[in-house]
Amino acid sequence: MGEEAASEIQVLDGVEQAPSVYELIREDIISGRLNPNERLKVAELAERYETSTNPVREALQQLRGEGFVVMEPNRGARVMPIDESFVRDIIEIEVLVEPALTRWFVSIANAADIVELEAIQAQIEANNFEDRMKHGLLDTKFHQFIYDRHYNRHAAELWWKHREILRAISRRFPTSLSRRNSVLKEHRDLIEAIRAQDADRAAAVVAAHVQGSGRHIIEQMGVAQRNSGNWRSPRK
Amino acid sequence: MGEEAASEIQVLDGVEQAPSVYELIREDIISGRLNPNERLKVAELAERYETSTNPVREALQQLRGEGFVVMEPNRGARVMPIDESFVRDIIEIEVLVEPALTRWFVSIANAADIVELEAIQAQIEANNFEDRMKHGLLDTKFHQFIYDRHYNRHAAELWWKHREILRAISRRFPTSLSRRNSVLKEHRDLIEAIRAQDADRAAAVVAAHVQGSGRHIIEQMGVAQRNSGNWRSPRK
DNA sequence: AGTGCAAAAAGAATGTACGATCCAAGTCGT
DNA sequence: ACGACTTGGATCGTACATTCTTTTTGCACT
Repeated sequence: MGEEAASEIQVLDGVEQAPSVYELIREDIISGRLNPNERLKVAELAERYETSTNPVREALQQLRGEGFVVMEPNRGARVMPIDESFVRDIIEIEVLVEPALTRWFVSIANAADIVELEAIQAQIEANNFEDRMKHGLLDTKFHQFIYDRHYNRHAAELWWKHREILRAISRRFPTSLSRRNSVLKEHRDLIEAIRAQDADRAAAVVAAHVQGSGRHIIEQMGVAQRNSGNWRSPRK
Repeated sequence: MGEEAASEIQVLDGVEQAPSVYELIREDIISGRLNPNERLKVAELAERYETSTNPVREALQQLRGEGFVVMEPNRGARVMPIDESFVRDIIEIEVLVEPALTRWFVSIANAADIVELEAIQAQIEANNFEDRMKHGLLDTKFHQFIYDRHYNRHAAELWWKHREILRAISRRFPTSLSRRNSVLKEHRDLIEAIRAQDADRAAAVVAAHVQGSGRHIIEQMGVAQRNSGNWRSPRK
């Protein structure tokens, strides 16, 4: 399960050069082909991506700087292990940042922007979570549309980085029915608040949206843990 | 100007191993020995730190991941250039994050903590900005004391990273008299709010503190620019 | 002689290769 | 059990090939 999707980047316009090792490893982490806490041996990766050890080492260092990889001296690298508190930490930051970004959007959004948002939301509703990959793309597009033009590039990039980490995690779990409904409702509420130029309400909706998303992920993580680990028979 | 001060780290307790190239470069960036936007040539750095190119390349990649260095493909690396909007971006994020961290501190602080904070503040006031380096250390200690025990490590580290970047910048500029007074007053206000268990007021004070610090840095950057660049005689 | 442009050369980054060390873990013998 | 030995792998140094960018050079044309 999971050797497709290398194409996403590959096929763009033909003049594209081969993705760097950095991008490849990053994609493999985010898409789950490399699992959390998995050991990352330089030699293995070099072979896997058909390159030498040097680029791999450099890619790993960069990923360490970005927080996707942890390294212990002389013990090598592994994929950032993610636990519930890690998710909670990120979410807490996003609960602060995203409403602030949203407020700015409310203040600059024009009619065309709202039409665009509604179009994306229509696609999301049409898809109705059937194609998970597609839902992910559309949902990202929805929020990115709101944050992308913000003057604070630093904040927008922080959001993007966190989003990718969360995407890497939630990809592993299903989305509960109730969560699906909440997502749709919150998106609609958000569009409404924006249309009404109500920055406070938009910020509140986004805060709830993020909070809900975090809660959902953490719940799913708990479920998965109980289903896999030492659960069924504690005395085995 | 600038071949002293490599000792800061070197001399610690004798059992310390040599700092990594990564740490050395990072320190040189933060302390201003490497200037913003300065070109970072791998060969030069390798010689400077008496090592080979490989570790330098890796260090640069990691610093890129952390945002201290920017790299363009085939064009090499340079120290992250910092302009006013960059400072503003960081400050805007901190205005969101630091009050949140402070609230938590208010909820867990005990009498001993307040005594400790007051002790640090007393040292700050005793020093009264005379030894700039010392003030920097004490001020960092003051805020770190508040944030360090927060359960959200991710947020605390984000604060720390931003703090170091701001430190790298503000090190270049003097602190105006009015700013000095504000700093002292705000610190005292903060301690008071914490003692009174008034999270809202503590958060407000911190927000103002951060905002003021950012405004001050940006003003100083503007002053420095006008004093250096094409200012005195536009027709020279 | 001065100008513009393109080929050539120089400067660096990037990638490959390989050997030398060093460290942590596991293995084996006592 | 416990300590010496073995081993996998990370880390570092070095050298060299390749590729890209920038600068210089050389030459035709005005």
